[in-house]
Amino acid sequence: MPMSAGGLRELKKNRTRQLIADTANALFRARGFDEVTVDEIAAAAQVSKKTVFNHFPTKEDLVFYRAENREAMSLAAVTDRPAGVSILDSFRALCLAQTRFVAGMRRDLVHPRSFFDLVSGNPSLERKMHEVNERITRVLADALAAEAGAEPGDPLPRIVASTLVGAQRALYRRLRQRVREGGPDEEIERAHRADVERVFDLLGKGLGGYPPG
Amino acid sequence: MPMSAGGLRELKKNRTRQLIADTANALFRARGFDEVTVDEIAAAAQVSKKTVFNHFPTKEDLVFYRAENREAMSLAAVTDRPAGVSILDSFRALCLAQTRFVAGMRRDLVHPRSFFDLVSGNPSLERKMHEVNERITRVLADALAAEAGAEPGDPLPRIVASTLVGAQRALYRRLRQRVREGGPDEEIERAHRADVERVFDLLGKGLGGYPPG
DNA sequence: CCCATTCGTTACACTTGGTGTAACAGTACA
DNA sequence: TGTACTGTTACACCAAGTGTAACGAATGGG
Repeated sequence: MPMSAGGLRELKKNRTRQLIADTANALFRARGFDEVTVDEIAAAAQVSKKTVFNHFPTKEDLVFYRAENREAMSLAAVTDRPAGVSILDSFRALCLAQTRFVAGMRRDLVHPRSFFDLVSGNPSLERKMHEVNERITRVLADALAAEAGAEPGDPLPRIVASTLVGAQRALYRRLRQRVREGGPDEEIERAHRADVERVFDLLGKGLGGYPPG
Repeated sequence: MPMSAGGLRELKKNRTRQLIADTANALFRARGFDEVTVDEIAAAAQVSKKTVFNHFPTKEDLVFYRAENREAMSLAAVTDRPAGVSILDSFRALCLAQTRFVAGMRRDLVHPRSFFDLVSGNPSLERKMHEVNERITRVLADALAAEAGAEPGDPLPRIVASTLVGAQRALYRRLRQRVREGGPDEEIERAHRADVERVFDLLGKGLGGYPPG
């Protein structure tokens, strides 16, 4: 018999999972990823090392356990867009909406190590990040191929998806940089809007004229 | 005193390096990446495990030690192109020229495991592959930014670079697929040319109209 | 030709990420 | 209450990768 989703067992399991992830991230932020061993995490969470690996296949997964909704949002921008809105426009809107992460970015800045401090400069975490992006690209490419009715093996959907995800990433990074540099929210939002327009203007008109001049 | 580049010491070192790489790749192709331990490689090459790691920082590097010229070629397509040729056109030419790898692809097919069989399906090797691509993208983005005179932090060069590298990869993969499916060289070349034109036509005209219809 | 230096290599001990297994303990359910 | 389930545990184990001191061949100067 399948267990009820709200059962006590499930509850405890989720608590354990959350406890492990929180403990691990607190340690990572305090001292850095490589300077914390899984044995330590297990000890601090009062759990066996094996239990840690039961919940998270690799040590890197402990850092990325939150970022699972990015995929859903990007996919929704393709599949759930209103009639008459092109994919490019839908993605532009998605990128514009990134300003809603500004508050979180600011909060992250006060930590001794922000999420991105943790990731950037650490090879295994950067690789994991690429993995996540690659996965999103693939999901998106599949959705595009389905909508376009592309024949199997057609490289176009993949290329479009890779471009859109690349643009999204670059714009997000740029936004984070602006937040780091400081300034009022309105200023940052205005600059970000300009960035998005520039990028999607280029993508809309084609790359043939780049660089200009 | 710096040792002369053609010294006996240097020669022996290079021989050792080559021996290790060849031994490792022969074992990998025969039995698969995960099924061969570094200890085995060292034993087969009659060398200590430490020496293997002295030459190749990670086990994955043993597989990728050849692919270092891809970066140079992509970069040259941007920096060494004739006057009056756009970057997009230069990259189209680069992609068209990929047909020169067809012979190598055919040769690879007869092995029990081709290079790509080895990489695809193995998480750590796929990650390493992404790492290589990421590096190429970054180098390209820097060159583009320099040529465009972009201000630091401008996301455009990065996005263009990511798109170009993405297109190159997708077209290469498509070409490999065609080779796997068989057929005469002329047929494959013709189909590849059509692929390249379709992709660069889209990139030139802009993504706004994708998918068509 | 000999001597001192350099440096690639080695043996060895060690750390750490990750797995396999069998047993234990609390939950679900009849 | 009894039984099947399942998350957790202890423990033994494997493989990747590092640090170190020492060995020995290549090198270059006197």
